Amino acid sequence: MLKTYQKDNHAIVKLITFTPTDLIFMYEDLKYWYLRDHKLFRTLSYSQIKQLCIITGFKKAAKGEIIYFSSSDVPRIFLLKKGNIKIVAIDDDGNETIKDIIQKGDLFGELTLETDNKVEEYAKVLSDDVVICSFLMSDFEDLLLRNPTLAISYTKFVGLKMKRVKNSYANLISKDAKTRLYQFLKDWAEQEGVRNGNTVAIENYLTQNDIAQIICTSRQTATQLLNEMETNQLISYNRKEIIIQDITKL
Amino acid sequence: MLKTYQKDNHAIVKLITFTPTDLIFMYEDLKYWYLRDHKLFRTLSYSQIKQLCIITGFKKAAKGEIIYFSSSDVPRIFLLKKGNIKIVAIDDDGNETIKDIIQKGDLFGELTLETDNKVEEYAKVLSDDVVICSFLMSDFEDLLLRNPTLAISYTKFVGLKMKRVKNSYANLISKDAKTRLYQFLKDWAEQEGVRNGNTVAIENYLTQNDIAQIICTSRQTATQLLNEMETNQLISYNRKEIIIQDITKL
DNA sequence: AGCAAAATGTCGGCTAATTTACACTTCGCT
DNA sequence: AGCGAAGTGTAAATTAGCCGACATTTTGCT
Repeated sequence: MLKTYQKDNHAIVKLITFTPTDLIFMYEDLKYWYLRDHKLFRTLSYSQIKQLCIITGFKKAAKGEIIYFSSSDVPRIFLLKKGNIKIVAIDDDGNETIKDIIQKGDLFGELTLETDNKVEEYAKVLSDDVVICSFLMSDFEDLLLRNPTLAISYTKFVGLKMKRVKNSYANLISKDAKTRLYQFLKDWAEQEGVRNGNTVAIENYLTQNDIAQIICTSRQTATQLLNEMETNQLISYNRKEIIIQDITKL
Repeated sequence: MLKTYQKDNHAIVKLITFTPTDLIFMYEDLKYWYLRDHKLFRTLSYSQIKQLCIITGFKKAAKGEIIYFSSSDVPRIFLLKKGNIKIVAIDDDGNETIKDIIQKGDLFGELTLETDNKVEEYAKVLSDDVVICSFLMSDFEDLLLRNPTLAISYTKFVGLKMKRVKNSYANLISKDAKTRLYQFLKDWAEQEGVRNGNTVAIENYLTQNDIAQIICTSRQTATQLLNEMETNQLISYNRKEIIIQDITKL
């Protein structure tokens, strides 16, 4: 059911992006399924989701596009339904730092339900095309008030997110660049890789510079390490795909 | 009102610790005020807190004591009412790493409401004496279900915690050891310092090794930097107290 | 097809900070 | 009061990995 919808939608995206015509595709049912599919909203009944749908909007974007979200108007919570984006913050000195990589099914934006607009962040689309749902934070908060079970799920979700953040940072700090790269590849493979025995293939939508930023090292070091891994037959790397020969060897 | 309770309690702690006699002090009213004082529980009515009190227990401990909490039995959430503790994790290689410094009023333990007992963590008491409240995670979850407002507050609380974690880690990664130390001292001063004009006095319950671990550097480097600051008249340091001469100069 | 821009590859010099090693000081305890 | 342990001070050797400075390759675009 969902699959059909996504396929239809996908086909259309190629033709039309970001015109008022977009609105045509925002019929209730489609929105219903987009939310229904997310594990956070599985506890809600059809009517409850319908209710949430009223406050839902969604957006499509193509590779390389930049989406400002922390800025300006009313605070929102976003749900990435398809594709990959990176959250980038502008440093005081003007240089980019990757704050987060958001994958299909992830929520992002002001997850804390707390408005604070001092951070200058934006999202950049990494994959070929993305679909993003959004709803007003205040409306979402209302929904949580009326659905305590959802509130608990959401709390657990935020908690889980925190645990991940802590873990990855702990890695960054105590391990050296090589270990960090290995760990990153393992995580990435686990989350998105297609496994075949002990061989894992990952669709590579990141540049070496992106990878370097994620594991907090210089581009040059990342390049060196990746090449070293390739000569050691641990991975085979190109711009489209990374194949980990034996995930257990990492 | 609260103050009186705390004073009474404090006086007794010195005499008796960790005997069954402890139970004598766990009368409802005391527990009520301990919880009432926490901002998270301010939204609850007296009767609601009374209800939570049934599931509350509390514990006292003295400096240097080690409290295991992630281990063994039923998952709990803890609230530090008085004093300071550090959360320490044992690395694979057997060496300690400080995960967190918990201060008066902070919650700790499995904040994610999710049980995962694989992590080997314990708490070590830093200040002269501490008072810790705890309740069963499952009971707390029930309470959240019945009080959506509390659930939202709690989510915001966890979110705020995450934001702090992210910020401090961002510092650790992008700045050098000196900047990290300065930032740490600023934060510490803000949270616990006693300000007098631009001079701030902090009660120093940390060893230089602790500080080193927090700002993720070696003990030697931390020592050097602290001494350098002292010769530069930025701070005056001893084992009991740190005085920042001019907080605006850091 | 052809050009500019982005991404990747490679090389030393440089520096902050870890490591190792040891002396000294303070604390807690009997 | 006196001993061992914990905490602090200092200095030299070593190193991971950042940075600048290129060359080369690949991509996207018209």
